[in-house]
Amino acid sequence: MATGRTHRPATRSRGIPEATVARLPLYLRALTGLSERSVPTVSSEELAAAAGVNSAKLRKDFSYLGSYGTRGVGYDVEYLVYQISRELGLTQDWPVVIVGIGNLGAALANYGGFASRGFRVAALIDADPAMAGKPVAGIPVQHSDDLEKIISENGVSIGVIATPAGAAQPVCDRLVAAGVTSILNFAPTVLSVPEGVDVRKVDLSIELQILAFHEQRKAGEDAAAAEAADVVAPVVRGGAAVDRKGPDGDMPAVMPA
Amino acid sequence: MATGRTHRPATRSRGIPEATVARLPLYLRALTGLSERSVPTVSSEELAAAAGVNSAKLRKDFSYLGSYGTRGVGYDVEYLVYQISRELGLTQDWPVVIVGIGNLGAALANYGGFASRGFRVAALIDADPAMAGKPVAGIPVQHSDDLEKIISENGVSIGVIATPAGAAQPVCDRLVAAGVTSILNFAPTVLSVPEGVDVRKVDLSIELQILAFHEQRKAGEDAAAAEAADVVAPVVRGGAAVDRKGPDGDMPAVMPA
DNA sequence: CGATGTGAACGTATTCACAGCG
DNA sequence: CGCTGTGAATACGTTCACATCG
Repeated sequence: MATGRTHRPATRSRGIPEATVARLPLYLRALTGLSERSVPTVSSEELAAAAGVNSAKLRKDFSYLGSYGTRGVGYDVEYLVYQISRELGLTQDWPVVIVGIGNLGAALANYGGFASRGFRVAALIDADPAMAGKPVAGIPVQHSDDLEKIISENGVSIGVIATPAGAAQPVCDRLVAAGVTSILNFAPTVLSVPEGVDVRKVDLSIELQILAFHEQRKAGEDAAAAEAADVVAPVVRGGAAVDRKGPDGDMPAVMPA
Repeated sequence: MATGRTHRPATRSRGIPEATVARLPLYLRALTGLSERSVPTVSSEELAAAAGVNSAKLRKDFSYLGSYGTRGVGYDVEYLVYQISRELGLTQDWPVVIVGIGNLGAALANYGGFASRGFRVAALIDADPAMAGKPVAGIPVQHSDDLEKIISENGVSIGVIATPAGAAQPVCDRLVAAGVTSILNFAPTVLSVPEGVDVRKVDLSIELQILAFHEQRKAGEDAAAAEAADVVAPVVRGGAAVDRKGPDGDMPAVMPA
């Protein structure tokens, strides 16, 4: 960023922090729930609880968008829904293509929340000729030969990749070449894309592994039965605690995977 | 991150930063690829490229695990695979249950990467009696009446929720009561769980909304055709820039969602 | 009065740059 | 000499606490 010492908070800078952006959909969902129940206003405290964050964070997040609350009262639900929707770009409809209509792709196509909020499944694409023409979630699957044509004719800028890992990068390259600039990747691969293209990944096994890490740690700490004490915890797992390299756990010749 | 209302201090676990833990699976995947190709050693530079991070970050991450490299040479692939696997708790097999065998649940059950690395689908559970007994991915679906029994008999501590949003919290409560302490939630809801239970969420529509935000921004900046200059960018979208509340964009009576 | 909005303090994560070692 | 490992510097994110204003 500009190393600017913007003296005045006058014109609020562009640049909503990424962490805030990632929470806006959460707030929006909570607000939509309130809206459906015809709740007119919420306090930061209530809304924060509904979204699973703390209220200071929520207020700070909203402060980046502007002053949309009323002191002593709270936030107008409908107004906030609109402002956040607008900020997220959901006042327009984004056509999306899903590439790779296997189990997962089909599940995504059938996912309801898709069509509801600002997104529309413009096309389903698969490399298997046998799939072509078959309807999934009411939408006929098209063959990947026509990928470029489909992208450009529908003005698609967001693509979802649900192919096997091996196909993901080639598919990604074709999507990008055809004009897609945002990609949601469900394939377990690192995609490389040119500057200016956004990639987000959703990876089941990574999430599980992170859970396993904490799970393992819990099991280790259960032995100590320590609560509230965070200073001790000698970490008994295996042999020595995190030490220098060396023969603590001898390395088996055969890996589990 | 634990999404529950229990604000976990995180300072509790002396040791590896959360951000580092989240990247270990990435490194592990890259290393496994190298291992399969019988590559004996990698430099931080090469491995970082394969994992899609920069090398300084990777070295820092590894430094939390210990000194597993050789200066002037790099890292021994097999050795690192083992160390990371061990750190993530993948040297043991974690039995996992999937609750909610709809489109998504079935896709998850069929997901290969599941069984391969440290995880085993111990059971599939669904509330629909018609599903009971039907095999999905070779595993017979069991009725949710038996949830508690299934959890305890299989020693399950990790649960995957792939139910509709409305069912997620009740299912979560039952899982937790039965002994599950880590939950991967695919339902679009905030789950609240007691202290000590980890929840991670995977949410398609949130990811799409984040992409839409950036996509919208790109479209706005294309007009200015600005490159490298982040100082100017007056932001033309809508009417006035983020200002005080007021009638800038008038709020429509009907929301798109 | 009560809840927002926000500077300031604190904590975490990333990057830099180079000492240290094989 | 090259690459790892790491303190120091920087950037980013969260929390605190209270002035501010409807």
